[in-house]
Amino acid sequence: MPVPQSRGLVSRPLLREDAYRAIRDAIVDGTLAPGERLNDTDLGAWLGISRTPVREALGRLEQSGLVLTKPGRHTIVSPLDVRAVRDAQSVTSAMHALAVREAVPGLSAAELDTMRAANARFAAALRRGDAGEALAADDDFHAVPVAACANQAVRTVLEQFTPVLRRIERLHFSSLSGRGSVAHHDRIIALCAAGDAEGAAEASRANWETLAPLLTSLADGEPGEPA
Amino acid sequence: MPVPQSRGLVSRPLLREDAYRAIRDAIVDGTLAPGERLNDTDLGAWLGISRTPVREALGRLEQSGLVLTKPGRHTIVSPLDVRAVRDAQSVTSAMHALAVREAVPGLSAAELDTMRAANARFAAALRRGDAGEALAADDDFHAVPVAACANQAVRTVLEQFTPVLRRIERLHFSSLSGRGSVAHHDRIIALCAAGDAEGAAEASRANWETLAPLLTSLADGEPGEPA
DNA sequence: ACGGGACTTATTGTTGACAAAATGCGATAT
DNA sequence: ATATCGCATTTTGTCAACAATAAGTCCCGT
Repeated sequence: MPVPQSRGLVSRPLLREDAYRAIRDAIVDGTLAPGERLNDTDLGAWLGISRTPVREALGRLEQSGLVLTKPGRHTIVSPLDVRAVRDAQSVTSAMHALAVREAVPGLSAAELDTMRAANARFAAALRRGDAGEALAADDDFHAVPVAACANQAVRTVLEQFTPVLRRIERLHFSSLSGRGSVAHHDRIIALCAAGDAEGAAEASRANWETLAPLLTSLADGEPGEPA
Repeated sequence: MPVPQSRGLVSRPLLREDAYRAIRDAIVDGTLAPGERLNDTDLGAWLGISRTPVREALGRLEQSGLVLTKPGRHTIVSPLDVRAVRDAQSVTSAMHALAVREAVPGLSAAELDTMRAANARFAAALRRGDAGEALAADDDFHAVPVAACANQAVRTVLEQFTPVLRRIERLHFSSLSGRGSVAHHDRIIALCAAGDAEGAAEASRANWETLAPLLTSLADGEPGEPA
């Protein structure tokens, strides 16, 4: 009898992990608005768990900069802060560049094909105007070098700061305007295939830097707290 | 009457913060050896606190890669792993490069002088063969751009992964062999003073990459667990 | 002697309760 | 009416107990 060995790959269901994902996603998609107060007890009640795993999740989110805690006073969703987003964007760009640089030497043909396929889906989604699918395809594209470089530290840092960028994208741009031109992705693929690690890394960094103009528009349009 | 406003700058003494620092330092200086088992209760007894703040500290240390937890089974100090150290080193180099690149445009004369002074102390310590003081001066040197760039994400990431490198340095090299030539520091200062952000960033990255040879020697000499 | 299985033990994950502190409100005195 | 003092409430930080699970051990049967 095939006993369901569901614990083979994923170790064990941890409430704190579920809490982290749930709260993070709620912040990213705006369910929990910037500046909104976060109450341990309320969050626990919402998720049907106790305060402890909630607090551990909030701790991780604070390291990401998505949550701000004044000890003994209150916990809030971080207000939209241009500086913080720009910081996260710098770090994220650097990590993607690093991932590409380290991945190129060992990049297989299959992985290159995965990138090409993702970019094709990306292009198709853009033509259709399907923002959600485009974002997903873009994610898949950039996930290839990150997975291929097998650098755990890079993965950790990206896991930490990517949600900060996602929140901005989703709150301020239902369509991804300047970000991620298909041609740019093609160039990254070509440089990877050619084995030019430095060139590919720089191209990837430049690709992620295209978020920058969005930030300036954010800075003009919404100066953090409309005091 | 001058009421002691000791809480003006530092918010409030958090046990989890003390626990984090204590356990982190114990791992870095070898008091807690690689592979050693970490028991919540024991650590709490050692620090005179309960398990809760200890567990929060261990959570942060796990994100750094200094601690490894198998959920429901045990928690150990991460064994010496060349790959993990190399990963942390890549990320750290990239972060220092980023810090320098972003700091250069706004770098004041006073800050440049601080770097020069730190490098002078560094050189003097090296001549005396004072490894501890040299390491401290090296830290002070590199801390200037990190503080100047005011990038919170960079700070967070460095705070996370620098201890991984420190542990290797302290466990395997009482003297800092190849790392940190005074001349290299001088070159970084010169490029910063000249306003060459890109050049300074690359020089800083190269400086931190000098850790690489130490890792290969580690790979040869001690293959993780001497089974 | 060897293998298998149940039991004990030890450790982690989670829960609910306790403690301390800061905020907000209201009463009071001026 | 306003400012100040005091109290109640709320929220976070910490603690101690409970639950669940995995490892180690001992006993028993073959």
